[in-house]
Amino acid sequence: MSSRRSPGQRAGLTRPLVLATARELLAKDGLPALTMRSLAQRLEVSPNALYSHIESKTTLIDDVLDDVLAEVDVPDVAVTPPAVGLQALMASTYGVLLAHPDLVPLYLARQGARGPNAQHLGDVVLALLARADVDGPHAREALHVLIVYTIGFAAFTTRAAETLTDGPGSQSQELADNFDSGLCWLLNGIITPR
Amino acid sequence: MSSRRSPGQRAGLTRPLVLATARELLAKDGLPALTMRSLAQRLEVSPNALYSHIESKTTLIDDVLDDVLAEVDVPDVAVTPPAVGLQALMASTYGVLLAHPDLVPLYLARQGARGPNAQHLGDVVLALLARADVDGPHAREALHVLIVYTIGFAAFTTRAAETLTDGPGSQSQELADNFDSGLCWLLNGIITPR
DNA sequence: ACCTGAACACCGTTCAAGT
DNA sequence: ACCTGAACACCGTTCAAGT
Repeated sequence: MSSRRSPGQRAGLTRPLVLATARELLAKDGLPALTMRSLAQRLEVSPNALYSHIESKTTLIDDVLDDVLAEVDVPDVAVTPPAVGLQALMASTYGVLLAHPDLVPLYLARQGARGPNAQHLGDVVLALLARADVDGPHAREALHVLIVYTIGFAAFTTRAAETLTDGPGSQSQELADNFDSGLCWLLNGIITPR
Repeated sequence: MSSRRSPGQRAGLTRPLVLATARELLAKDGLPALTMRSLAQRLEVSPNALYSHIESKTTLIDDVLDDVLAEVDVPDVAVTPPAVGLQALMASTYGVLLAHPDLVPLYLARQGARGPNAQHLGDVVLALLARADVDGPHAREALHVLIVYTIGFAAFTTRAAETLTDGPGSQSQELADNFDSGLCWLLNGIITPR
């Protein structure tokens, strides 16, 4: 309510801090609880102070989504066989999504992320596809199918985890196996259509 | 602004009319443009009048999403071979989704609809799966995979339609074919895992 | 039962200050 | 450059009327 600072004083706010706090709030209370005002309150700052560090609420969320993708393990394009690399990359992405269940609906709505990390992951997928002689529009199509499949499956899994509320173990492992098999079918269809 | 009616007079509002107008607004200007207030204005009514016909904005959207599913062609469970019926049902659903591109992101976010039409479609899928000796948790899992796949693919297709902006013909047909092949792979994996 | 008027408790964002 | 105060133009929803 009543601020301890007068107009001139700094609050020590920083862009990474804002993003991290937004992530924290998202993980703790979900999307509806993340408002500019709640975020500002958590940082003990007035709402409009955030606009010195981010452009808008939309770009804030976009940036959070892209940030998380930095956790994905990227295979070495040069030495990894395409099919193996694609399987590993998508499986790692799937794992990262499962580690952030609260964000999955957001990825779904935006059909992926848009920032530099997402861009890089997309480039790696395209490079692996190219090494399997898949390129052009066909490759971009395959990329989008893989993205939708992975996010869609993660949405399914996290939702199942909510409803079943079982101890993390057998059932989650089973679902991950299902992800792998479905992914394998898709990759077969993508890589060997000729 | 200034209403033509005094408190006691009726506006001829009706639940189906409210839902239809919401759909209209959604199709014309998208989700952000659909507010209780814009909807009320279009119906020439004050915002709170809507609450005599709907419970909340959330249930309004849920109902709109379920309504659209009435357009899906449902195969006769008794006489249609399971694999054929599932392929036909999901393909019809896919077609309906493509006919309402503005709603696809909403289905994505909610991972399907929740009302009576969605319930019925789900029951039909489960009945077809049962006739293929798939039941129990495995069947519910398969149902969710099919839902996510179909909505996910529709999201991909509508988005591709936006970016490419090609005349509706060759390319759209190609995408529909891709949907069918992917669906076929999935059904193979679901129906013959033993 | 169905509608209006007025209000409540919020939003995201902008603009003019202050240091 | 970074922050505050105040305000703007919105939201969804509720509550007390009126007929």
